[in-house]
Amino acid sequence: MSLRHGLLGLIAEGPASGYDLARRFQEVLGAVWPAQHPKIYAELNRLADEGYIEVESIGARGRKAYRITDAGLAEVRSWLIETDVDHTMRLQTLLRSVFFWLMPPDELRKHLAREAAYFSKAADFYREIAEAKDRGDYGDSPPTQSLRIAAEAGVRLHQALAEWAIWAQSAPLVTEETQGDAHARPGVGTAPDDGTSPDDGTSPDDGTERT
Amino acid sequence: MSLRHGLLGLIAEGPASGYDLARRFQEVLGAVWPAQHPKIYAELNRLADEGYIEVESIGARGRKAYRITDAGLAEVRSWLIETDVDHTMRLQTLLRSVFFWLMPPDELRKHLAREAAYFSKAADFYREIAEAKDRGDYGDSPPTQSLRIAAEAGVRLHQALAEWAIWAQSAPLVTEETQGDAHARPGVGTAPDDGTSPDDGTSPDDGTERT
DNA sequence: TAACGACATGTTCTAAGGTACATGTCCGAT
DNA sequence: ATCGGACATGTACCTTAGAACATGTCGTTA
Repeated sequence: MSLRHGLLGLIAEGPASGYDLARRFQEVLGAVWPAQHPKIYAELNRLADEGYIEVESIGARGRKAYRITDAGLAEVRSWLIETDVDHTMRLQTLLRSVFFWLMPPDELRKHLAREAAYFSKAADFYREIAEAKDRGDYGDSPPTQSLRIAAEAGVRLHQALAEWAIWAQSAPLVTEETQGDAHARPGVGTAPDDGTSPDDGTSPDDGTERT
Repeated sequence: MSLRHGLLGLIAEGPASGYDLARRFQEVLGAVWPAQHPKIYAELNRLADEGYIEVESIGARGRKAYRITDAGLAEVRSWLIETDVDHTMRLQTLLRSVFFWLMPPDELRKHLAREAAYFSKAADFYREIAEAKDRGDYGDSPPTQSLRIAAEAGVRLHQALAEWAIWAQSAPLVTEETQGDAHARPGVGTAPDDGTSPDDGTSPDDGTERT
């Protein structure tokens, strides 16, 4: 559960209300860690109960601005420094790619073209943010510098996926003209498992896994 | 919910039991879509109730092998072809990078070094799988060809992240010698939100989102 | 002044994910 | 012969995620 630490991290930048945080969470973490406002309000109350944040002020319309406490700051820091990184990549794009063989080649071609377009556009988007930050449009406070680094990851990841989607378009699975119909009624009566593990997530395990 | 479709996709390769699927899910989808056996057995029963799969045989030790039905095949295909891709990237690595400014430079340096090592190793791992498949070690059935494409994504993504982690090590946030202490007690009394959205996930929205 | 949209905070319900617990079988090695 | 480990399937419970519902305020503009 990283919503908790995501919130603490954002509040560490300065006092904020649940409403602020919901907006900002969506803005800066939406692509990487979705959270909707009911969860945020609930978590804020829990964090306040535990003393990691405290109400700084109550404004108009019942606005409650929270401030991080020393305990809260220690908590995010310990999460960042002490706990292991969970390297699981929850990417539906990749999940789907495992089943590309179930798609007719022409559908697959269209799919990959759409994916390539999406990822290129996203890469451009992050590139612009990165450039804006390099120009100093957002100042150069530590949080901005962090965001610059995060944006760079956004650029590189989306760029990689865009290039992958383009590369994949020349794979046999895509090139084949709706062949004899190898994929019309697959796997019936046939044993699966082609021997060893194919794609994998367990093996590059260096002990640094899961929070 | 893609567990359902992940299972259907795997069963489409040929009959399999819950135990087989749990193992295989971990092997081929573990890094991209974690699922543990209780969820798998539950989902299999649901899928059987709905007629997407059926028991093919009951073997030793109560082993139930499932086979995909035509309805099941139609269901995976419609998921693959009809439904929008959810492009959310749940990457804890990225989430953490937004809060790098909260880490002391030397810890951050160590962290990035570990991350770089992990991602390089993972990239190598996928590279080996890709090469094995190119050599034909697993034959060239359509499912194997899909896995080849998935492995390519694994290589490119992990490679990109490895390079990113190395790049990040030369960022000011990391280079700075534990400076005056700008990050000792951050964001107190200061307004957050530096203006516009920084890193973002909403904007490259082309309508192709969320399943 | 009335209406609308952005601000603001919640509850409730359902589904999905994850851990722990529980049970039993078959096979090979000691 | 018995013991351990891989095979095999589940239940129970708790936490997290997500969608829908519910309510009210403040400021601007028509």
